[in-house]
Amino acid sequence: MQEKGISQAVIGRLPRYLRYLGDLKERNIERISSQELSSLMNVTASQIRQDFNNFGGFGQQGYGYNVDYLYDEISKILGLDHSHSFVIIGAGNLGKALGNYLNFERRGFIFKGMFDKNPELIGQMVRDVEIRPMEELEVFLRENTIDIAVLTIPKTGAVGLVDTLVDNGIKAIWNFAHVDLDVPKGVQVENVHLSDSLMKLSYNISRYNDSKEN
Amino acid sequence: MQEKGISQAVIGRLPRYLRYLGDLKERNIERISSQELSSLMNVTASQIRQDFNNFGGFGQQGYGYNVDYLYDEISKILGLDHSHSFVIIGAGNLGKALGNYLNFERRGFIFKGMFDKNPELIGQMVRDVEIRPMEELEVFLRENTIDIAVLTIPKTGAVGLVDTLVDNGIKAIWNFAHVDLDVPKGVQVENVHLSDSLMKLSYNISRYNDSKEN
DNA sequence: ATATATTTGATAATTTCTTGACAAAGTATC
DNA sequence: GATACTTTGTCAAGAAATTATCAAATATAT
Repeated sequence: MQEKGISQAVIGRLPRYLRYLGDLKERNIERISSQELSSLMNVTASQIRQDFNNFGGFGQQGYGYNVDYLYDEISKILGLDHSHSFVIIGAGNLGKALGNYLNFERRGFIFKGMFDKNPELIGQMVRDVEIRPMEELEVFLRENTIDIAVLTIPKTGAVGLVDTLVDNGIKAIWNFAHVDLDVPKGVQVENVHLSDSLMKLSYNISRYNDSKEN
Repeated sequence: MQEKGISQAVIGRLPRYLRYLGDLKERNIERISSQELSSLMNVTASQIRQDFNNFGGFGQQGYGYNVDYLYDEISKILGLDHSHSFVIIGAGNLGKALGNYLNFERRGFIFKGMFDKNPELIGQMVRDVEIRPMEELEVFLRENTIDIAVLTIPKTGAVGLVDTLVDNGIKAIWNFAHVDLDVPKGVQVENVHLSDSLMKLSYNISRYNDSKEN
């Protein structure tokens, strides 16, 4: 499986493919053509074939794609065939929401720890994980192998935390703080900037209303 | 201000510009050149100028851009110069997190109502909004002018709710349910698929580790 | 007031991404 | 087993997005 220089645009589409393939699996559908998937997903069949072919041929001429096989292959590409441990830093509603979301576990994302600086929250349980004080974070990271840190704290705290995380073995940050994090090469950051998303929605509302008036 | 056929790629960058301009405002910086902003934000100066010029010229040769003016103009483009009311449907941790996030209010997004089907949650307050039973949603939407529905419920519920929302005046859906919603033309949907985002992170972790081994 | 430096806005060049087209390979049918 | 049909993988064309370039406009320095 050759995988060099795959664009993030392609990667960004893979989870959606996986979701539709999962639905097909549940409906016990065994095979699917790019054409069928195309009309299901509202993307061109050509793009589907092109996307899959970035990773080698998963289909068969005259037949299409085997749903189970394709599902597994895309899972592997996305690294979902082995598990990732994570801690959540910031035990507000957002942190708790993510900690409670069981689907992550099903995908191999294992919830290992949760930290907050608010003394009132310490000791509370989120699923089977106890909220610990921030002071214990560093030791915890050293004594456990944690892949991903989920940052659900305000931006002021987030920036100062990066070094601690990276120095103690964190390989990836899922960043919900509204700030761009500066990390060393090799550390992955995925931003979820909710207010950016809301602003895009706002733009599209306004644009549509304007275009109606003209 | 001419605004036709602006790509979503450009729109997607505007909130980030706005964030950096806000920081500059706070630091009382009055003017900035595309070159300076470029090195601050790690994008090319050319892209910055190109992006801004989609909406007309905001800068001045030999001077650069006036920070306050540019900030205001981008705010207007994003529709942040007038307010949007929203309701949250689904009062789990995620819904509560969004309801409690005060920054939305500052941008003119006004939290008007919250709904859940779980009887135990009814009557609880999230900020100054009371959680109501789902049965009251339709009447509420008819009696109040609500622009945006925020869907923080599981996908099974989300799909069936779209018609109710649209029929009662909702113009936009901020969708956190892990499903693609089918809406009539003119209704805007902005998806936040958190697990997709996490999978992208997973891909990038795996890819980096693989490239180290080769 | 003049000369020099800066910086935009616009256009052109380049690169990336998406879509179209079709031969080759397989499946299904008779 | 031969024929017609389906569908991929690949390559080429087209479209879109990004980056480079530069004249024109303005600011700053002398």
